[in-house]
Amino acid sequence: MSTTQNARIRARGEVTAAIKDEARRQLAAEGAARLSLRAVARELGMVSSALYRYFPSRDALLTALIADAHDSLGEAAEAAQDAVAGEAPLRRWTAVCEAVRGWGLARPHEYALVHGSPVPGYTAPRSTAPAAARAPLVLIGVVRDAHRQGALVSPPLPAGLRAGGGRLAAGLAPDLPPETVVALVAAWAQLCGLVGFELSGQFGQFGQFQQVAEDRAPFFRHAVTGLAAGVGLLRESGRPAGTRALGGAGAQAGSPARRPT
Amino acid sequence: MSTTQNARIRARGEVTAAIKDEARRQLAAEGAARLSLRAVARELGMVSSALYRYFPSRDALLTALIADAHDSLGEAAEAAQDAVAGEAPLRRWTAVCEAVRGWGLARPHEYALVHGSPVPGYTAPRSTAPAAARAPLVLIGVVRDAHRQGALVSPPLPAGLRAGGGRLAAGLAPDLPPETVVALVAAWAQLCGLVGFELSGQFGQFGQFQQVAEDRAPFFRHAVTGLAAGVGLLRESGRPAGTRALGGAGAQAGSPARRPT
DNA sequence: GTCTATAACGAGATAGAC
DNA sequence: GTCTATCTCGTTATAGAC
Repeated sequence: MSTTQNARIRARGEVTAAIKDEARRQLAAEGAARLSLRAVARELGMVSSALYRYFPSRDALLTALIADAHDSLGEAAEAAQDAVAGEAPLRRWTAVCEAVRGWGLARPHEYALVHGSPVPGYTAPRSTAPAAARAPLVLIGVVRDAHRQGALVSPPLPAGLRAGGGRLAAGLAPDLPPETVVALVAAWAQLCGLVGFELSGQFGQFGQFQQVAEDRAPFFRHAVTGLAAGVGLLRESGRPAGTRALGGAGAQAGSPARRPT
Repeated sequence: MSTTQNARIRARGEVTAAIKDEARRQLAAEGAARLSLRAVARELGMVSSALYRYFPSRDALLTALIADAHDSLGEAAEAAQDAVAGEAPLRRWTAVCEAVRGWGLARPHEYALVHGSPVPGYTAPRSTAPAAARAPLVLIGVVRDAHRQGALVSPPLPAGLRAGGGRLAAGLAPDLPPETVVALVAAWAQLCGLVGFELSGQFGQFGQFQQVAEDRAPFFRHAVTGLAAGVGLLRESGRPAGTRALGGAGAQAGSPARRPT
């Protein structure tokens, strides 16, 4: 009895996985806008109506793919952070950022699915939010540790942002200063911008820089070090993250950050 | 003779413009991947084959739309910079960034066309590069002025990036230090990340912050002030841009920036 | 109950003959 | 330019196999 139950469940899981795999293949070939239930079924040797036992609609399949992608990205970020768990926050920060980049480079179409332009006629349901927050939460965790160690500079928020920033922090990381949480959200968006730029080949529009893959990795590392400076992450030495690196450097917080020297 | 010539030319221009307008409308409704010459023709009361006298292919139409979008974005950036031409570099920086954001919010589908995920099966020809560089060049100009005024901190490049950074700077802005040019390219990508995040509603996945439009404008301003700090733009006072703002703050360049205090 | 297959719908794209 | 015959699509109803 329960054995046939289990067999059924396992079979169902396998078919579901096969459907998603094939859908991902089509995603790469045609793009999310052209994902077609019929084509997936055809390629799998099934008939289109049979798919409806597994996904109630095309949009539901898309939603499942998006959730999977978010989870996979989150896992990659978590694994990267775990691999360097003992090291200094700044080192962990860059490791996680590079994991995000690496994940995107390895699966550009899934990255486009979650961080690219929205699919016309489709809006992701609220339920994908937790999975979507997984990767950024890893970065928040890194910064939280830095905050506990006192290795965090927290420049104040401008007046117009105090209320909103407070609300944001209350919902996302109540134990961190609102200004840090705001900076983190900005840094996450900026990180996605860096990765997205590389994936869509936009660096190609700026001189010879582009093609040379050897330049892009150090460029990215340099840039995310700047991002770390943007959230106030200090280097191990206690000096700001950007000190001998990119740009976030060059700014010393007015009063609260005056402590190194 | 020449009058009929002119009339012909004018008519051709008008039809071309009408085609592009209709195509833009479809872009908004269906997305770039589904742009269809036939549908454009139908909506215009023409027959599809007639369109081929104006655009040799769907891809050519797409290319024209992309070029137009880049030009329009570039114009918006230039206008914003001209409107505050006399003011301090940091003020101009934020004005241009906000113009980019405003343009994207006003025409999200065209923004997706130029900065969103690539359209499957289509690659933009090399010829769109100059138009694409137009908006970022405005930011480069702002930073160039700051550099001339000595209001620029230039943190050094890490070893692995010196060669590539030098090549990049040579092609893009030979009169600026390579480290600044590298930081500028990173800042442009990050700016696109911020705008893209807002356009695709991803802020919605971080607590209540999202919907409240009143929060997003100051958030953006705050974030781009941090970006300015990232490229080493100083405030008018001579202190770093991020001083009482975002996060780029909190970092004082090791040696070359030690001048304020 | 769980699944697959057949057939059909309305809408749209596409190809080719005229 | 027009018309038509032939695709594809998402989705549903229905019938039958396990």
